[in-house]
Amino acid sequence: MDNWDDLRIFLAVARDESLSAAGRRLRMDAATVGRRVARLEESLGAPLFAKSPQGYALTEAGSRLVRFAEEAEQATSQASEALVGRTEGLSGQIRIGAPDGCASFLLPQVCARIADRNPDLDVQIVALPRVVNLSRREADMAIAVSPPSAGRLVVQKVTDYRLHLAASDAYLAAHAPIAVPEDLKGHRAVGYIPDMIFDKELDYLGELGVERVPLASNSVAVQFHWLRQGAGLGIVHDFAMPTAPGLRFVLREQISLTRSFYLVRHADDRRLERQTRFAEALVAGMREELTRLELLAEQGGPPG
Amino acid sequence: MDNWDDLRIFLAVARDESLSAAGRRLRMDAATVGRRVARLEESLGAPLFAKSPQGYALTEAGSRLVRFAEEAEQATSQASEALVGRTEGLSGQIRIGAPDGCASFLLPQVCARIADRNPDLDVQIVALPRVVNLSRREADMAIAVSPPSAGRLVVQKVTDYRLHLAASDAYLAAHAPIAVPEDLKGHRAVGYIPDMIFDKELDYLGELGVERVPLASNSVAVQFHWLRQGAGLGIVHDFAMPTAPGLRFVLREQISLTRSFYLVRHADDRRLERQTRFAEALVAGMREELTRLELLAEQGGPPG
DNA sequence: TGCCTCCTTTGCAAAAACGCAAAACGCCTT
DNA sequence: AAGGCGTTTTGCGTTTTTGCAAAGGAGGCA
Repeated sequence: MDNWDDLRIFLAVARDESLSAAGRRLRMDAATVGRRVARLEESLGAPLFAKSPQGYALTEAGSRLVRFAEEAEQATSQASEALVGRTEGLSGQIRIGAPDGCASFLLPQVCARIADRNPDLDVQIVALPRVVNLSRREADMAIAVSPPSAGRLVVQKVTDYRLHLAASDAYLAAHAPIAVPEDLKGHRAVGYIPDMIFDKELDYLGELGVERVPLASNSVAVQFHWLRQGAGLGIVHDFAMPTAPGLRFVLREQISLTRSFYLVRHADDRRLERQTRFAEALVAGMREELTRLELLAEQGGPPG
Repeated sequence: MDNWDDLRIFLAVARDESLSAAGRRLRMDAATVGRRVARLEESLGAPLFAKSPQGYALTEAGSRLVRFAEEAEQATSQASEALVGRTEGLSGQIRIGAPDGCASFLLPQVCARIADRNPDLDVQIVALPRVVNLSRREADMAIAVSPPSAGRLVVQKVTDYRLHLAASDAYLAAHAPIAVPEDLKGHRAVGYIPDMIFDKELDYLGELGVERVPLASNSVAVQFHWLRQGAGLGIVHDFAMPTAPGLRFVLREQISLTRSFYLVRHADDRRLERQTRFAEALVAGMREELTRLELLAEQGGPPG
């Protein structure tokens, strides 16, 4: 086996019985999936699937392989968990600063799980509508949407996340259907207060060319509740969608934004074993939770 | 875990405690190995090794990971074996045609193992100094060094193999040391009979610019025994080297050839389940054996 | 029959990964 | 104390891989 990763692709195709379905799940092009399967077959010297325009069906050789691919899958997923669980025995207090979207929809679950495993640990989340000042020790570490350039700081990228336009079912039912970006004209926008945007990465509506924001707040949570109540249209973090069953994506295919979270710490704090271990668990936990939520969001709403 | 294959690289580095050593074992550049490890660390969000100019040492997080990487390794290696072992219950007779180098040094072990697992199966190896004529049913399937272009045949690449100059210890001791290609002048060449070369891929010496071949045979085995007895210098399949402890590579770094084996069958025979299963086992077995022998050959001889 | 949809496959251009070579670094020996 | 040897790291050109778009088929339905 020259490339273990081909086994991962194989398993997805075996389960979906189709290149295109497996591609969607793996977030890869179907052509790539097909080529990876072909490479594995060549490497193994045996046909794994019976190919047809209706899909991929396992051959006898292929079905023999599934069991071992599943064992490998279990090993790799346990590998990730082995690092997530690295916090046992932490104690004391740790304070995290974060923008309020992250603080509201992501950190609570993640920190709760870490706290569950560490009864003597106190976790504090500081949600702030501005960049946290680590030098003044407003927090032990911070989540940011742009990597800071100045200061003796160490930055680690946590993960990408996606944002889309959304509105409530009720709002959408009360207005003409929105099929193309031009249909947005005349709708009421919900967003940030333009002159209180503390990081250019947050200027979502500006990037989309929206000029007026009739309903504005410096808090993502407030915007979110406006949308939920059917007050208008606005940008929502994908990972927040599962919280609000009544929300639907709008023009999801045409309008899509991607941003990133970064974990920022003092350079000096790198030696603090306790903080390092907490940071690792936080990063792993945030990635896991975000993947879970975005998948939920994607499946939850009908294609908008 | 975005890419299972990074776990394979991780395991090699963990075992060798060095990028360069792992790179040699994996047949990859050390820089690539380092980058793959870095990617895995980023993906997991935790440092796996303590890096120093003396090598890579596992961190606590890294050593936690080893166990799961080993489980994945076991799963993948069993996956390969699951296909190799696919022949149980074969019976009857199967005849394979092959060029005599392959027939002598590779097929015997491979076919013996298959026969071991199939008491009712008779395997016949036809070693021929020419292309096997499958249309006339001289054999059920054949190994070739070039893919045939004509005929209703189905071709499958089996594997690459390497060839190098070699001579016996005794011969080398009796002559001036050979350090550069020019030193070859005046040495006695052992090779094919020029006008009996049945496939241009076999014209090794022609490719190297050798004009006279004082000791020539149409049989690789005969050439091999000449070399073994110290009769001169000639091209030897790497996979034949472990058979002759007295042989040494000459100018291995400077002069190196690569060829490929192909498995050829009748298009009509693809439906014969028995032959297909045998072919799969043959391909897998040849690859496994060749890898084993070339690794032995590489480690056996001192660098030439 | 003819159209429509969903799938795979192929060609091509962009992006990522790779190997090579040089640089940088620490240890060991002379 | 200085130079040699092994290592990792970095920059660069090349190869490989990937995604996209179009083409090619096979079934379903009017």
